[in-house]
Amino acid sequence: MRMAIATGRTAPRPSGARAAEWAEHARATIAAAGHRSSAPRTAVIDVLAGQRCVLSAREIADELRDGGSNVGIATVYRALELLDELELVHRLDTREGSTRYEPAHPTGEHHHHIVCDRCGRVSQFEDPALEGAIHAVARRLDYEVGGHDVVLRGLCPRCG
Amino acid sequence: MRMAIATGRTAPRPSGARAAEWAEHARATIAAAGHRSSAPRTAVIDVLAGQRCVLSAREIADELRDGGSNVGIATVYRALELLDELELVHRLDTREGSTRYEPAHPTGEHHHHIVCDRCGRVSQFEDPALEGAIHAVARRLDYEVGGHDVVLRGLCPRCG
DNA sequence: CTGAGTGCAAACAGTTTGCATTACT
DNA sequence: AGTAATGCAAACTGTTTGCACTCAG
Repeated sequence: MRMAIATGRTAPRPSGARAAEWAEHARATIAAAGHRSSAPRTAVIDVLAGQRCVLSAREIADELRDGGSNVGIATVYRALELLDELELVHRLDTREGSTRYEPAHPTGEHHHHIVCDRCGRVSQFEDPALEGAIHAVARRLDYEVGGHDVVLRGLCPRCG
Repeated sequence: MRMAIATGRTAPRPSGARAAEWAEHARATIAAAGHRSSAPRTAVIDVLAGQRCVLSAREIADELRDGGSNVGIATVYRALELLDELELVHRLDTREGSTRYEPAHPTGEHHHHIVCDRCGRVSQFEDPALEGAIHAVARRLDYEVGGHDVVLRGLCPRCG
């Protein structure tokens, strides 16, 4: 591991409304799938809802511990696994060693990431034309495409 | 870890000419950067050159061992690190736990990957329109964009 | 009351690192 | 000859798993 990476901790929090909406949706989906709504599970959802950008399992666990909850890291992983199965989160495999997660909005609306090669800072962007191009490609492949990840790499304004 | 994943072992080998060309380029670049041209290093390059698609460090080490060379896994990692620094390989962070590598052609010509969610099979595709869209996005971001990865996920023809 | 879910600690897999030895240049 | 590079093994990191205990339904 080389250096600390920005986590969204520095990014502005999402609007309370959107956060609550996703959290609610997540809880409902989990219940609908026949799973229990435990305190740790709920806590993980709330942390994810409260952050704008990608978080690692460790960061989630740390934040919970700071908040007084005593949630084991294994439980965080299990919660994230469930959220992923139900397509409630997006996973981002970073080059920094750990997988990062962020809320997946039911509308399908999403963004992509750009990572600074020097300081590891992660920013996000949206681009309809890019989405269009991806869907066009997806149509001509013989796979049944279910999702896509785009990661740009380069130097952030501060490091460039 | 869940299941074996296809590696390019099943894909046709690249044309000998292209493979040799990249291997030669890689060796030359390494020498030009002031590094020595050791047997293990050369062997790793040759294995990469001989495979069409992404390989993990372990797969490279195994192939070397099969071929009689006794190259330590650490050396493979160090060789890959060097190749990555010199932009001679592309790294692909997969969801299956290990990082995979493939030759990066000096022309800048490259492809992207689509991974089967069920069986892990990796295929590749190229798409000029997608490249165009990515470059357009890159231009409007305040990062100095140096590279990009696109990974599609879905079900392959056999699993779909 | 009963099993899904938890927490802990141990197990794992991939990757990195320290160090004595080897072998390019 | 001098030092970059290797090989081995031990250390590390992120993630998963076994198991006894807890608590939501």
